[in-house]
Amino acid sequence: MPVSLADVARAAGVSNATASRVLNNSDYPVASKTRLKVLEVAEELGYRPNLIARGLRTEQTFTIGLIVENVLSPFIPPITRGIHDYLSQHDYFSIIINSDWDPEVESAAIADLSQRHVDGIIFVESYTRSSDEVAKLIEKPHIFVHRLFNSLNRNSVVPDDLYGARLAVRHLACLGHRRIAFINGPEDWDAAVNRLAGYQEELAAWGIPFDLTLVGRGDWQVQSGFVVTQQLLTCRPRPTAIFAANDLMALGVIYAVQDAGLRVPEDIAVVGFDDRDFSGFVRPAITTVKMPCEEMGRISAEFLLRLISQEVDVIEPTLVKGELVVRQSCGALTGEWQFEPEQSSILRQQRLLHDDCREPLPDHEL
Amino acid sequence: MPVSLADVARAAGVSNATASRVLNNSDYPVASKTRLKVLEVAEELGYRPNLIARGLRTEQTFTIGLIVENVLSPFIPPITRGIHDYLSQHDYFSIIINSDWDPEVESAAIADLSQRHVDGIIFVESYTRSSDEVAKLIEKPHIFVHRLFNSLNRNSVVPDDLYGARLAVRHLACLGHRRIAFINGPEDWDAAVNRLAGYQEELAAWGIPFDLTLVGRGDWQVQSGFVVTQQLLTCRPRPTAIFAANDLMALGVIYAVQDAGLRVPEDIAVVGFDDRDFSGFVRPAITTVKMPCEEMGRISAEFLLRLISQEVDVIEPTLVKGELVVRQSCGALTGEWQFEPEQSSILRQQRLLHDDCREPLPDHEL
DNA sequence: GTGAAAGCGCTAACAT
DNA sequence: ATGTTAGCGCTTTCAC
Repeated sequence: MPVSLADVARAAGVSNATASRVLNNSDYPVASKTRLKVLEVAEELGYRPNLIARGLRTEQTFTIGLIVENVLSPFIPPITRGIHDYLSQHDYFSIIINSDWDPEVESAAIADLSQRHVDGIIFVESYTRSSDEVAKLIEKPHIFVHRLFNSLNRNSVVPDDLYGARLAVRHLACLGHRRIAFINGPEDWDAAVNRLAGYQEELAAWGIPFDLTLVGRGDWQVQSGFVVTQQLLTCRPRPTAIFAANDLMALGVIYAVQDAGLRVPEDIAVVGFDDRDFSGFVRPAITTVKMPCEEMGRISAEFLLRLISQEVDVIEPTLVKGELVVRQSCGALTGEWQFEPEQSSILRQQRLLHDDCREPLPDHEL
Repeated sequence: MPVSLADVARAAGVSNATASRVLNNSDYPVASKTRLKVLEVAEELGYRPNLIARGLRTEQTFTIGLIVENVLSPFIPPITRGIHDYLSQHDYFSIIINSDWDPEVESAAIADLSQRHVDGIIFVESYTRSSDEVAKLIEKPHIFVHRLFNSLNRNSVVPDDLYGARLAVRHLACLGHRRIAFINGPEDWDAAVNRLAGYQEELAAWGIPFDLTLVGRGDWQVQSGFVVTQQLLTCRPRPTAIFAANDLMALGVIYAVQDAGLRVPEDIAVVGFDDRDFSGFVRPAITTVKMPCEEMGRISAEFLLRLISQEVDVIEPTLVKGELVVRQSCGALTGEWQFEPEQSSILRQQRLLHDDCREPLPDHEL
């Protein structure tokens, strides 16, 4: 049987109000003697406020809703992890619901969360409709994180794909490559649009002419990277490097190159995007641009709490930068390869073959 | 501004009590005419009960807590997905907390969840201490799912590792292998103990003598599979098949075999365990025993709700069977390989080289 | 078959 | 500086 505020008040010989004031650190004046007494009694009795009751009274539940596309999707766990880390520091908890791309489910989720009086909602990768449409369904504070289409709306946090693509291309250019092919994702994805832009911008910065025959399009899956690469390898002069817009396709690239009797990275350098878990232990391990999932999560949680506290009432679209993770497939490393333990960020001991270049990508800050 | 029960009652010209009875489908007698009226008005006003208020009154929040080791761990998302799927069908929601192997955090999480008056708790892969110790901290219904050590306690749901290992060995035996090596995980893990037992039992069922020199021990990581395999390859006669206790080590096995100038599966057949996402698109794709995560999740959620409704007051330890996923590394398939799209369970078109054997493993049902 | 009223545990406005 | 009291929205006895 849990001990209530009334129990504490009685045991301390004060009124509920006083006990409440003390235990909430209210700035309301309370004699330090009574304050101490209450604190002592509360401690002794092991008092823990009933958050349900408090929530009913204050209309604040310290709970937020997370509507995610599907927890099984690769970026969802790290994003939610970032969110949780921030929330737990602020005594907030979250309820997760999978929407499975279904607008009906999403609407129902919003209604359910409202019924539970969450203080706000974060939409993770959900994009069954425009954010304006979604916004109409909610009166509560909300944030969109890693929205996959039409992402540059207010209250949204997304990866800086343009910057990431520049990082990848820059790395290859630093290594001396001048014929750098690009395998992009489907054109309706924001990620594909922005990564292409980054590819082009960085090429331009190095004075490398843009060559359409070096650009292919896949569907994010391994097989598409494989197929497109077979095509690319027929180009003359042959590309010396291939940048794939995600790691899955980069793996397909590697397979196609190997099947053609060529080696990665010696004959063709490969760089991917995302930094998926497998990228560290396939052969060769994939050099890639890390998707800053945890950071996006943290940032969006931070923004949401700001919205909730009404410190601000709208968040400008926010781009989060990922960083380059250098492994084997680009050819920048020498030395014996250590398998990466899962989920560790231990840096490898290999030496970079080139001093990390400080060429292009300079003007571009965000 | 949300519409309350009182609003509905007033608009329908009845008392709060009557409205409540109707809207809760209480078996309390209400004239069907008034019932209809209330329902109609509620619909029209878009009434949605305030779950916080209801929770305060009924002491039931329809929320359960999920204390997970870390959402970034590979099995956690599918387990939570299974839990969510079951819960959402029963109008339950869940709050997730990462314990990060820290008993202090776990204790705090239990306290926090209690403060929020969750109806029950599921511990996912958390094993910072004995379940008896944990049980002492909670007065609420709780279930342990995929507990990694000392798992066979009451109220726990775990994979049937012994069965899974038998499946793997059986498959190799069916393919004609008689020198089957085994790379196990660290001996303090339940999974390692049970998989070894399964390996031995199935070997015995086929009349294959147990040979200690064919058993190695890794630490679940790729590199350990690699190193142990180098050792194993020096055995004479050489093993013709290697069963690794997880897919990560199986990958290390494949690399070591390839580095020795041998081929998988032609020279050495390999079977892993877990069915991790990468297993379908590394080369060769890994034949493995699927860890039944989603099913374990569903089952544990089902059990928890049963505990909550007091339909039962204790759950016997429950083993969940995984199934064999046949891919390339075992040599049972012929034909062109299709890369597996992520997260699809589409079956491949290859033909099995052998009719699926119905030899040993017959008596063993659970 | 229906309504009045109490009360879950808490906070906050209003006394004193 | 402290206490009294009302009430958040709901369910549930109890009375009619």
